[in-house]
Amino acid sequence: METVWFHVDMDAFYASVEQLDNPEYRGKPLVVGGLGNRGVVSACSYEARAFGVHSAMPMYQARKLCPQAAFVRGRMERYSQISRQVIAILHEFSPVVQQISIDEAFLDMTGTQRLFGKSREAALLLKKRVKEETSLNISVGIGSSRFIAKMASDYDKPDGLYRVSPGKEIAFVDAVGLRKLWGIGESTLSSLARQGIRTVAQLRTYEEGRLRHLFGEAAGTYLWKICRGIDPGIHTGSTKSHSISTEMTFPIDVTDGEVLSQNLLGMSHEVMFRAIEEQVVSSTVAIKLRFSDFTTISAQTTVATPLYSAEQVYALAKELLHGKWRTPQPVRLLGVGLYQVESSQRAIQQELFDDPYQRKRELEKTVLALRAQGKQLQKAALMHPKETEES
DNA sequence: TCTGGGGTCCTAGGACCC
DNA sequence: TCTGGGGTCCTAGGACCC
Repeated sequence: METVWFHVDMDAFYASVEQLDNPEYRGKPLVVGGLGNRGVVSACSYEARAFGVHSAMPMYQARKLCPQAAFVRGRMERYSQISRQVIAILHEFSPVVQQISIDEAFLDMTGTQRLFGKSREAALLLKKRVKEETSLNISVGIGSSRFIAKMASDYDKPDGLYRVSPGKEIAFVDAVGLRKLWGIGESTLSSLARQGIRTVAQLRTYEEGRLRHLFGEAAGTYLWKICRGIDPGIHTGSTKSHSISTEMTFPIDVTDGEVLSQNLLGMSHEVMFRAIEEQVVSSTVAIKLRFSDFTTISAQTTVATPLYSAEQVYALAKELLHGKWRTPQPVRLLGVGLYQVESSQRAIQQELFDDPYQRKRELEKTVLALRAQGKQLQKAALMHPKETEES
């Protein structure tokens, strides 16, 4: 049976939702992103793109290119809500729906012909359903693999529908071009250019062994496959998250250790709350620092038993910070994360129940429950970090 | 006026073990 | 006193994606 994958991508998602909810933005340049002086563009309307604005662009640059645009802060909860609505529609079309981000999903449409007709007809039906229900446009790519479908959805944006016929994969990747192949970024592009490789066809003249020698085992094989339209295995791994992290770029670089500690404490609570919510534990804590010259460093430590309390996370994070930072080095970004997280059900069973930190975790769970009811106990705790440390 | 935040995967080098 | 060669684990950093 012919394998058929759909890739569904919502067009200019955040900006489209804002235009939907706010009629005054419709048909006009709109930029969604961080509004501070250090923000970047998360999404922008097609009207703004006409001015050269694109996502990940620094906000000051977007303002310069398109001063007449409306600039708004993202409303993630609203976007998640619409995202769930769309994903629910996708489930009407296939039992295998693989969501890969807030605005993208793969559908295995293999063998659905009797239900929805040919793949193109099924895609039209899907686009119509989403439009009726949410008033939003999606682009659908159809191909024999996830890799091909993914690039096909991008090929005909916005409101696109593009199908790559089986057997036409090589011609398609040639048409897409090196720059837009999934997994090729700025850095790989210039490495390839240094070898004189500027087109997909040129890349295809290199043997796999040569590519592995030049770019490393994994990257070499990856390049060898994608220039032939062969799926390198994108999004085939487990969809479970392996880490929980948070980070913050300060509006102005921080040189005060007290301020860093305060933020570290808040972030330690945040990641631990999320771990509790997601019912996972971790024994590995990492911090991330970015200095004013944008150099970015990280440090991590793994302890023998899983971490059950935000205080433990904070204590470890603080030690890591002191190993990497000295007053008054200006810090631009600070981050904290838990890594190699695993299901807490299993981990707790392996642990001693008289661990003193278990009690703290129970307490934090209670705080979490209260916070869910709108009681901001966490804030009070953060205002008295010394007490928290000694308790 | 610079360059977000949340993730994943890969690699290189050192420690350690046999 | 003249130093092999795996394998694995850990850490730090880099590339990439949305």
